Amino acid sequence: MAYAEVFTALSDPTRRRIFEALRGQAKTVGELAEGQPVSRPAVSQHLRVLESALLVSVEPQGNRRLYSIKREGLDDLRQYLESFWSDVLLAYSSEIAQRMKKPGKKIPNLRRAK
Amino acid sequence: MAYAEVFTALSDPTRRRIFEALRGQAKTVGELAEGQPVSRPAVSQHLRVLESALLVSVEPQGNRRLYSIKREGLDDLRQYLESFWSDVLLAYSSEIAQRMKKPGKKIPNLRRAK
DNA sequence: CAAGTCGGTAAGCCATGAATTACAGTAAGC
DNA sequence: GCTTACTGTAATTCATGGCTTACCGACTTG
Repeated sequence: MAYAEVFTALSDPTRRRIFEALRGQAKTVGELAEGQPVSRPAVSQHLRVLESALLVSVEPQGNRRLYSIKREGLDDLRQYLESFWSDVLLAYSSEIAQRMKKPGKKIPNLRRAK
Repeated sequence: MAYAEVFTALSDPTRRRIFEALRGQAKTVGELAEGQPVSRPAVSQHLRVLESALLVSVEPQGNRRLYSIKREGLDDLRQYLESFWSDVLLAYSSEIAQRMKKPGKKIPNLRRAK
């Protein structure tokens, strides 16, 4: 269920930029805000979201706070993707098998509910 | 850049449910709407977003339209994740090396801007 | 061909959330 | 100790987007 928060967190462009700015190295809030077109408080709020999605972690260093990538959130997403992927492949191959049996099938109306 | 649209598409809970409903088999719009707490037009709108993110594809069959998972969108996301992942691991190991050199570093003020 | 099925589009409403400004608190510098 | 640097929180504004109802076109069925 954790991957849901990851999708939410990375759906925002600004948040993605902040996240990618941490890709190579840890940074402070000020450093992050400098590279962004939004105000520093905005960056702070985005960092809160990223943190709760387990995508970043903080380490207070004196006056400032050093943010860095946390692998946990991304890993949750990776796992989700893997399982989904294998399911899709499975469904795909079984559908192929189906089509082998009945090639030209007509489609009657659904007439649902009863 | 395609992964951005994937994040946007899968950030909505309803859209995730629709997407996962297709995980095992292809379905028509009516079938999809039946399993959802929202109206059928809402499902239609979500399908449009999923389609433009290359996550699903349509195949008209007579009266109705059969939606199924498209592997392209997910694959873009997978690739993005892989590259990000390796970058993070790299940065992590190089940071370790740094800390070996200067263990207890003090932090002076930034005094940014020129 | 008339009635019913299926699904996309338009218009409008409303909640969510991204941004800004203002404020407060803590650590560092002199 | 007083000022400056650094960052989080609160309050507010405003745009985005998700949902509904209404409508319309296309195909199917009898």
